[in-house]
Amino acid sequence: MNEVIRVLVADDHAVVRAGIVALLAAEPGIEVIGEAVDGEHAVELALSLRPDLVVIDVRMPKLTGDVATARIRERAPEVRVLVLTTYESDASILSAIEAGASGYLLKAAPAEELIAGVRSVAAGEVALSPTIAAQLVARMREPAPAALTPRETEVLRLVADGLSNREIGERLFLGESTVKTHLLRTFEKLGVNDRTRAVTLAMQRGLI
Amino acid sequence: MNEVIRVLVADDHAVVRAGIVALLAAEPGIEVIGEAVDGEHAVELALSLRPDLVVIDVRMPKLTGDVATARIRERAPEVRVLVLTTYESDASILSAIEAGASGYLLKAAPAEELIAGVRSVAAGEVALSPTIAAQLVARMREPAPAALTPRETEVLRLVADGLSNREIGERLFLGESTVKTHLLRTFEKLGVNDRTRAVTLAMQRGLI
DNA sequence: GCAGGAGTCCACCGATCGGTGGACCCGAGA
DNA sequence: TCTCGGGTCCACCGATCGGTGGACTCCTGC
Repeated sequence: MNEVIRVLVADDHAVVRAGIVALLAAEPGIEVIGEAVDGEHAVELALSLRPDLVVIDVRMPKLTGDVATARIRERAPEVRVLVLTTYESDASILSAIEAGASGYLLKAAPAEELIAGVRSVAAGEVALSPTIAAQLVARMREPAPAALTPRETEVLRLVADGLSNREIGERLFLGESTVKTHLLRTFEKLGVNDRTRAVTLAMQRGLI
Repeated sequence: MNEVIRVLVADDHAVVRAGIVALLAAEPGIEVIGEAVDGEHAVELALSLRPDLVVIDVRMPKLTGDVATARIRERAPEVRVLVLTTYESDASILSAIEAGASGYLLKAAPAEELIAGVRSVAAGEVALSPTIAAQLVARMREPAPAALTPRETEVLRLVADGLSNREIGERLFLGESTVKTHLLRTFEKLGVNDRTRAVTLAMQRGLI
């Protein structure tokens, strides 16, 4: 690898963007060729600049990191994507990887880890933060990944808003019994037995 | 103001720290004299280095930003504090300002705003992000700031964990009726009428 | 010294929820 | 073709919750 690694940095937070750029630009063999401030912008620049890799934040305006990743990989498969997240427990970890991300690091990671991650991904390898790798393995071991159906998610979101089963039924043009069925199934998937815990768990996992 | 502004940067995220440092160090008249990786470290360095101001993240290991702010202001009142947050709706905004912070900016703020904020605070002024300023005003207008008592917070946290009133009573050595009393008062303060909505609201406001 | 708020406790009732055990339709994939 | 899973619906029951209206202790502040 004697070529310079050309990197596009995408993050809506100015300070974070500056941080990634500062860390990467200081490294020999790494060059930051562009900065994007939201998801759409990231996709545009990725397609026009064709960097070796994009360092992208999961949570961004306009397009979330995982959707942006999918768009980039779809139209420019040779561009690799390294996703950054603030939270260890983010539902988008899985979806970003499914979307074709080659790495997933925590923002809390030390600078060396980020730089090593960039080099690994540019070299065609995969880069995962240890905690995220452990989480992936854990999810694989669990038989049920607790993926909620669209309807279940919809119902749970209304529960989070404090609506009763009857009110949810009215809102969704469903019978109260149907709402309860969805909810019961949701409880089962999440391994809880009351609506409140279901909501907090779903929020923590980024499900709603 | 012909002197150089001496700044201490405290953030547990390496990339964010690097970003703030990069943005500030590039400015004439601003010098970064130290970096802290957690709350305790920030207090230590603030006391030993005596910077003109500390740029500090709200959420940090060991000591949260507001507590660290209070400690610094207590033992070194001449050191000003500028707090950074990721979230607009953070309960710690108020407590940080009460603790003596001179400014409160969003990490999503453009670089110029951060730099202007640093200069303002160093000059003895106050720096607030527009959205945060608006939020403060809104809170002032509301008669009840919905501050929960320690007991109410404790009960609500257990509710969030999915415990029933009876279970919470057992856990806290209280009667079930007492738990209900606390909850009812909590509902009133938050303006809701069911436990689930109370929990989601409290989570959104950073109360639990 | 006394008001007021936090914390504790009680009884009681109607409403809602959790849980069970069904049933039917329909579309996708084996 | 037929199975399987998502989505819809129903009845029924006991458990729990929301809400009311009290009452008693502390402790802090005016």
